[in-house]
Amino acid sequence: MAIQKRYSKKREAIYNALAATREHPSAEWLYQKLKPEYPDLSLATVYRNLKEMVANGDAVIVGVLEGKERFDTCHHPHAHLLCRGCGCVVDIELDHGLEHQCRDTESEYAVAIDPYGVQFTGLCKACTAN
Amino acid sequence: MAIQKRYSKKREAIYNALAATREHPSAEWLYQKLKPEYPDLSLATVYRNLKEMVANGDAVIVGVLEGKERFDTCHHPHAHLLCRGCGCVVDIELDHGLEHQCRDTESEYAVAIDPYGVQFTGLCKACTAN
DNA sequence: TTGCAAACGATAATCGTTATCACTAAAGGA
DNA sequence: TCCTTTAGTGATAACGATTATCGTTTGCAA
Repeated sequence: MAIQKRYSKKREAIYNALAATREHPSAEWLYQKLKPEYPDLSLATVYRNLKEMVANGDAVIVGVLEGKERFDTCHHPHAHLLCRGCGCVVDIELDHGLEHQCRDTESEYAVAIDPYGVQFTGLCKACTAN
Repeated sequence: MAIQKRYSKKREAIYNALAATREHPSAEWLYQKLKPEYPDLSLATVYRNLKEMVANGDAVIVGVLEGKERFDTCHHPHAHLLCRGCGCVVDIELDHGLEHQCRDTESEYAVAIDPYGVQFTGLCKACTAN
């Protein structure tokens, strides 16, 4: 996490909770998760710190699902599949094929694709089976 | 456009306006666009019909930019680049490379990717140059 | 033409996110 | 250790995109 002007226990807890889960959670999810340990935590603090982390490059918004922004830490670049069936988010590795495809698209269209800027919408494994 | 229970001049106008532009517009954009010709048009009607078109498979939400859903008609499947610089949306063709990559990802992760479900976030040509 | 229900306009309600503001507390210096 | 400064916080109001409500209008079939 980028250096802040001052240390904050709650900011650290929010970041750690985000880093520890594979949920790609919403702000509300993190708030509910942290509430037991930090009873005086405010939802505003969660939103505030997530926004700051995104601005600092410590976190990204991986997409919007059911009207809610979903977050992830910036540990290593990868893509995401947003499941419109159950609302889950699946990590997709940027292997050689996908990485190469992004470079191709970038040069063909003269655009820049963000490290966490590849997103698929569809159905996850469980929802595809049903 | 899928068959509706009844004909509606405004529904047709909304669909045609969406089909005619490359803006990948928001509901508000379409409303402003159509207002001169349909002074009694309501924003609710635009939202209502767009929602219905998406449900019918006549339109898709290509992404959310600056908090606003952006729409496109389902003429032929392609991907999109959402520019976080200027808020524009660029069509990306599903050529052999990208199409093949999607099939690979689908089989590797046992997921399904929607025909209009490939989305990149980054910078458009103009914003990359700056 | 008449009757029914789809579609509409106006607007209130909803809900995720952001802004405000008074209070708390981290960090550096006296 | 004790101030002083101001970043960070909690509570909540405000905001804005979208949806729901409801009374009216209108397409369409009898």
